[in-house]
Amino acid sequence: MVQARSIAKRPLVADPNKVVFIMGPTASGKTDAAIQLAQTHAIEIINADAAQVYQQMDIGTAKPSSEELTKAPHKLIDFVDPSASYSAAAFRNDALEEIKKAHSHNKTPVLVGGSMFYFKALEAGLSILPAADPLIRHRISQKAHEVGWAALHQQLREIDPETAENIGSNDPQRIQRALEIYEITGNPPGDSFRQTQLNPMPYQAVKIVIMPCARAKLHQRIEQRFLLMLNNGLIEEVEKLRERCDLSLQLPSMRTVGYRQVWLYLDGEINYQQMIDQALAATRQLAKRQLTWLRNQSGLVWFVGYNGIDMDCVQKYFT
RNA sequence: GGCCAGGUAGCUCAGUCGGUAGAGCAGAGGACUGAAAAUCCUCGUGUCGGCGGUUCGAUUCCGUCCCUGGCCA
Repeated sequence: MVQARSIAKRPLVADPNKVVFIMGPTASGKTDAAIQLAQTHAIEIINADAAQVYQQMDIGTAKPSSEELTKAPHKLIDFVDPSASYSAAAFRNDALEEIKKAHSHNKTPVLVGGSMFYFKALEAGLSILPAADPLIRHRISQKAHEVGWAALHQQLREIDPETAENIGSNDPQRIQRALEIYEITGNPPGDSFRQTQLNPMPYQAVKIVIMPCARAKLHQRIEQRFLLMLNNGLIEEVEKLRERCDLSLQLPSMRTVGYRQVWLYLDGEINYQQMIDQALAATRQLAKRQLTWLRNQSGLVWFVGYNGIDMDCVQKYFT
């Protein structure tokens, strides 16, 4: 046992111009790694996971336990009602604020999570675009219901051929978003992309990626973890959410991996075994998409291992 | 033991009036500008259960054997 480190916590990276990203696919052990780091270093953990922002969704999002949160407090966790929807842009703003606060307290901000789009929005920035408008989205969805998304894609093609070219004719979310921007600004969405500069964060990112050596190992961890979630009362958690009566599968919160499948099970759409199989498949697919993002990252450090992150290796890297 | 229905891709199945086969799911790769744990795109050679027979040619027809269901003894 090494005792020296616990005498005085020091910043993970002693540099106010830097932030640390701990990234990795779901179930790779990011949370454990962050909590472990917090024991020996003066860091501020900031959640970068799109599902863990929601309240009343603890088991299925694999939030740290309340004991762990006491030991290692997290920012931007457990603060959005599941009936609301959060966004990458909101995350960017919130995270920038938390980063500033952490630096002012002489702590190193450590962003931990698996939402790669959130990391990208924070690091590279977003164009200046109008926020989502539920009314407009509703109207566009209605229209799509009548004429089909392909017709709306064609409409977009007439407004903004370039943007339409980059969106599949069968991609409802992006077609809707593009038309939404057009309705609000009155201009082709492409104009906004071209006319506004991206606003990257004013810090250098030190990236740590956690990934088990073999994909099969990750799949194994995913299965173990989901079965544990069921044991820990995931079904009951979803039942409570359903009792509120103001939630539905249309909401981003209820479409998250695990919750969606349990919801379908409680609806009687699928049986128990199907629920498990589908939840596991959805989780594996999520991990695969996360890995696609991670492969495209540059200048980062991989810490692979059968037991998740190799803490000695991390500590060595930063000292 | 008898009768019936099946045995085709990792799984569930479709199909070939005889010219060696294709969907869904799973899986893999990719995209990603306010839903991102979301949304979308691309990728399908497998002794068509085994062995014989008929045929120029059999996964397809015939025989036989094996296996799995169901019914009857």
